[in-house]
Amino acid sequence: MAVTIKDVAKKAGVAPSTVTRVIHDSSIISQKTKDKVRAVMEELNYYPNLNARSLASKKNSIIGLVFPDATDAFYQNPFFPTVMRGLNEVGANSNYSLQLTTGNDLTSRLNSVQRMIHGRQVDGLIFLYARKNDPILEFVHQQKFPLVVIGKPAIENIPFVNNNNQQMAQDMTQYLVEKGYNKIGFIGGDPEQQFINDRLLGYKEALSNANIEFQEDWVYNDLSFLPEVGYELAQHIAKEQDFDAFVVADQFVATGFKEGWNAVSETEIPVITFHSFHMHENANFSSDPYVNINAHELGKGALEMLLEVIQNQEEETERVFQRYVDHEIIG
Amino acid sequence: MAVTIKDVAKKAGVAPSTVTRVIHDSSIISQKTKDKVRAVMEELNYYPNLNARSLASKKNSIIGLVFPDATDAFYQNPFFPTVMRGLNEVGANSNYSLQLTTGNDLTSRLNSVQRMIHGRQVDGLIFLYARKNDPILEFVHQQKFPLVVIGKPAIENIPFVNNNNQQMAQDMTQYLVEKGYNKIGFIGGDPEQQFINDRLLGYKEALSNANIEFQEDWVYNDLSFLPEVGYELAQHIAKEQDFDAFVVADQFVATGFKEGWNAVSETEIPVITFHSFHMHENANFSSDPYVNINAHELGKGALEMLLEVIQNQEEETERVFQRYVDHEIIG
DNA sequence: CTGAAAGCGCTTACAG
DNA sequence: CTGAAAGCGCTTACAG
Repeated sequence: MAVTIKDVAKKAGVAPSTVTRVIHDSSIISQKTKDKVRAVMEELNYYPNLNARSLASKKNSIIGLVFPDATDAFYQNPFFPTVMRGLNEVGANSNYSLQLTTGNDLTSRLNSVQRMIHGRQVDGLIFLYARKNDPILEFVHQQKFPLVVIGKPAIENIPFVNNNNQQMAQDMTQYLVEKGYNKIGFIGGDPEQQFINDRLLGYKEALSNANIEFQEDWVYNDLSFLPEVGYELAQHIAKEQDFDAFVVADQFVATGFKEGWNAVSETEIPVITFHSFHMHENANFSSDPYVNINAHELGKGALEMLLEVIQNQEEETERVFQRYVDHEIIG
Repeated sequence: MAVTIKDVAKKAGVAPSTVTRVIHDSSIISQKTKDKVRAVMEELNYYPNLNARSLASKKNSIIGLVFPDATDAFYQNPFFPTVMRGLNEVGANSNYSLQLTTGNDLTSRLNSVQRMIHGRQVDGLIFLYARKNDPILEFVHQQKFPLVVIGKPAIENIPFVNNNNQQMAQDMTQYLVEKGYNKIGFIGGDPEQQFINDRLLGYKEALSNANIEFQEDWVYNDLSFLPEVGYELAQHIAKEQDFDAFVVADQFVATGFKEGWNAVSETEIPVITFHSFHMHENANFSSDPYVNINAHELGKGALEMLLEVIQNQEEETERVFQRYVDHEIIG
């Protein structure tokens, strides 16, 4: 059998409650006792049983991660590993573990989240996506369970960490305008995703500011986030339209778009896009400008915020949690 | 307070132990009692406290996932989201949760794994990578803790699910040989990763079978798995060498390689590579042949195997667990 | 500064 | 087929 707190207590000649206090480095325990107990813990190779701890203390030090539908092409985006690295970093430093919600469809994902909450498995949840109608988000919110959304939640007063997608797209579009381009197209994505709509808004705003008359057919939306989608679209557009440049809302689509364009056209097409990671650190590799969406910071910030939300909940103070991470155009 | 098993028992007029048995659908309980208890559970909105369950039963229904170092470029590979989907699918169907090991460097990753094992947080571990010297793998193995490696473990007698990388590379190289190419280069990666070495072996084997004399300087190894690395390398090679074709061991490197080559050379270079997902479902998009490494099946198979390993451990029978997933060249 | 006791919410033999 | 009792390994008031 594994070594328990009782074994340590007996060998150290103290009470189990004293051992607990030493483990948590309680300030009321004498240094002498601490040293003695710690020596015994080391000697017996003691590790606390986390299930017992959670049961007794009603805290888990585990955070649940809610992913989008696995069928969603968005899931394939390199955005995710980078976000995870950010979450990971904070988790390791604060001794929180990360647990995944499982399930490929809405029903099983909701089940998984309910299990986590009702089963007292996690202390809080982070949503790695934001979409318009999300029964899972609604459920968690209605339970008043601590959560943070990465992205822009469709419900008011929910803590979130996000890019300022509208401002980003506006800056990017303006960047193209300043380069002298006039007829600038917008390649979107899944309009259920909030960030797509925000980027579209920013794009329109920039055109308006530049006194360029926006036209509905400059926007290509309702697309999957896949390179081949961009590829086909580009071939289509290149032959029939006379755009000067494009704002492309997704990195993968942009990759395909460039390739598709080059396959049928002699002239290069200027494109600006959003990157979730530095695929192109080598300046020679791709000269297109982009904005880094700073997925690492989103992950890091989300978990940091959630830990505050959890603490805040205990203190029952009223605070609003929301944060936009900085961005910058890499030209 | 949350509803407990006692509340349900009282309201249903049975003992708590009976409620437990109903929850686990024990065959010795009468249908009548089951119906009654279930109705009460529904009425009171009862959910079992998973911490209490784990403490009492010594089972968690949680599997730990061990990731490579976050600094590793490999981590950025779309391989991971796809593996996760596979794991996820099995997890959802079998009511197992997935927990991540946190930490960016070796020390904190090892800490995280020790915490999971000693803290009784997980029933088993899946390693999402395989490298030559891995203190974490050594630790877990030495603890005789249930585990499965995705890839080829450097230690004998460890359960694993893997691609047959050597055979794959051999088939791929042979494919190029049959197309009439003779001077075939090999673009590798991190030689600490087992799969790189296996792919190199298969490549050499195919050349040998085709009576093509292999030369050391046909191999470019010790590279990061990044597009820009492929890009630079291609520019370098295209100007100085006269290869007919290449086997490229990584999808990202291959992407950069093609682009880099096209940037300085008039002639296309035939390349065959490994894909972790269908980035190019559209046949027009990229015509290069590839082998799908079937990351989804690797994830699925790994968790299925681990569940068997855990069960097998309880039964204390001796079994060897290892499996290669199928592969196929998409021409 | 430390200890004895009760309790967290389940499960598991044991008994009938 | 069902129940009473003990126990899983911690933590938390309470008392001193």
